[in-house]
Amino acid sequence: VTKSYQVQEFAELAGVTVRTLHHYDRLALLRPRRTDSGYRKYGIHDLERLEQIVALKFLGLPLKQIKRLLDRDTRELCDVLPSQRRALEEKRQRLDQAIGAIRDAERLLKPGKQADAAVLKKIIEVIEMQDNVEFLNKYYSKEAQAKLAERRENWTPELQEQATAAWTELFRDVEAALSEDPASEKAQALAARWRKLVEGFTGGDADVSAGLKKVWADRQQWPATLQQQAAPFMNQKVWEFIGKAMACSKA
Amino acid sequence: VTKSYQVQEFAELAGVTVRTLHHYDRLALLRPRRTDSGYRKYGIHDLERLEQIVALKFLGLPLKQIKRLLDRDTRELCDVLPSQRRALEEKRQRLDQAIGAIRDAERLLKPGKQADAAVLKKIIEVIEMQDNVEFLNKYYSKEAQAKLAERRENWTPELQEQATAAWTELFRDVEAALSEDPASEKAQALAARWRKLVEGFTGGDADVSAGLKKVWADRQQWPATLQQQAAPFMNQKVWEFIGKAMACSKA
DNA sequence: TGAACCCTTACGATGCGTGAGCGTGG
DNA sequence: GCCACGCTCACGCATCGTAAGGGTTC
Repeated sequence: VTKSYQVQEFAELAGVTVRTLHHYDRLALLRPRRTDSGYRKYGIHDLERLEQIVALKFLGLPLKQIKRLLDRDTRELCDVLPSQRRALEEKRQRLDQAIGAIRDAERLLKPGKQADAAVLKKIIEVIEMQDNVEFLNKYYSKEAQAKLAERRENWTPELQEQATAAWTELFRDVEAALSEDPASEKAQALAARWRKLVEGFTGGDADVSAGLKKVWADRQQWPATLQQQAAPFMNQKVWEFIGKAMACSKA
Repeated sequence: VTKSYQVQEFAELAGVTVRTLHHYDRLALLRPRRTDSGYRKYGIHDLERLEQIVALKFLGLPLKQIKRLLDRDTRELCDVLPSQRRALEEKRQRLDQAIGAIRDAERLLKPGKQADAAVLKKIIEVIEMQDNVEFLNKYYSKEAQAKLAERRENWTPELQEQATAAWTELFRDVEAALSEDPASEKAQALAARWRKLVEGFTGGDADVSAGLKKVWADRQQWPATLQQQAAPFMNQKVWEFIGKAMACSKA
């Protein structure tokens, strides 16, 4: 005596809405039998199939594909799983980024209570920063990426500000000394300061250092926003001068 | 001289499609000025606003809400952020579950190459298992949850099968001994086996043990699928008998 | 005769993609 | 007159939620 259920009953049993069952019926995804008067009659086979549908939906597959899988080839499922997993993992990454951006924004907002506009700017900054990080990661080895990520963990806005200030100052000083001899004591002092700042970023790590060189070599290919941010440090002459000074101190 | 852009130009500049700009225009989300002939003319202010829109969209906010935020109260943003973050975190959890389910299914499939139907059953099992884990977690303290999670890390289908088999056997033996004296040697031996199996689950941990008691006490409230799975172990008499035997051995 | 279900039809919401058909001149 | 762009409809997609209007009877 295979019991049969009416829609509502069946819906509760399976944990879906009646509307959903109507929908699946129309899509020919789950077609129950009918009574003479047209009422839907669901049986245990229907329950099994519905469970499969729900499971596949949980994995993020669209109903169309679920229909194909269940109607034709269940074997195809094995092929679908890996790509679906990758898709979900990508989604997860984007979600993580968004969550991270909100976290940072919240953190930056608690102390100051600076109203409206600043918040948005902060959020935009954070997102751009994430984009940049992701872009620049291409240049680093796995090890270097890991080290940089760890470093960012305890990286505060204050530290960032300090670093930017130090570089800005150094750049100004170098620009003022462009006419000096790269071998001079003054130039060597500047080169020393430069080395120190670079080391502050690399942490003396060879992997990071190698990546950084690649990053810089390919600076023409950076995205617009990054180039814009880096614009103050793009003075070609400064880089040449420091290059020469570094060469001298090595010799 | 505030330069102005045509749609396509502006779209490329901002990294969105022309269609998107049309869309935002119609929603009154971003309305550029127009030339006499009706062409859209975007300026830098529009670029700023568009960046804000894109940023908020990245956070998962719907366009309607973005419009409200940008048109009326940017301050409201501070209120929105926390709830949005929570929403995203929930989404992430569901994603993680789906990813986990696929992983498990893939793992269980590689060796056997059992075709079609079995895969689906496996996936359903895995998902139900996850649901159960999530449900049961309510009963455990944070510490116990952590310990159980760690335990599950290296929990294989084989181990699971062994455990189920051991419990099934023990249950059968107890049922066969229901007429014995709970204080008898035979009963005490059964109680000892029982304690050992329980310990195999709790790992001798007090937190886990406490949670397990709560789980069992509330067994009437378990979801249907879990009750179904646990049905073979629901024989009231067995539990009473073991309870008495345990009491004897304590005394 | 009424409560409680069931049925079908159809618009709504989300964020654009993708033409179709037609005007502008950047 | 031709090419590159621009403009405005308007349908499509995915998955149901939510009535509206009207039969059936576990």
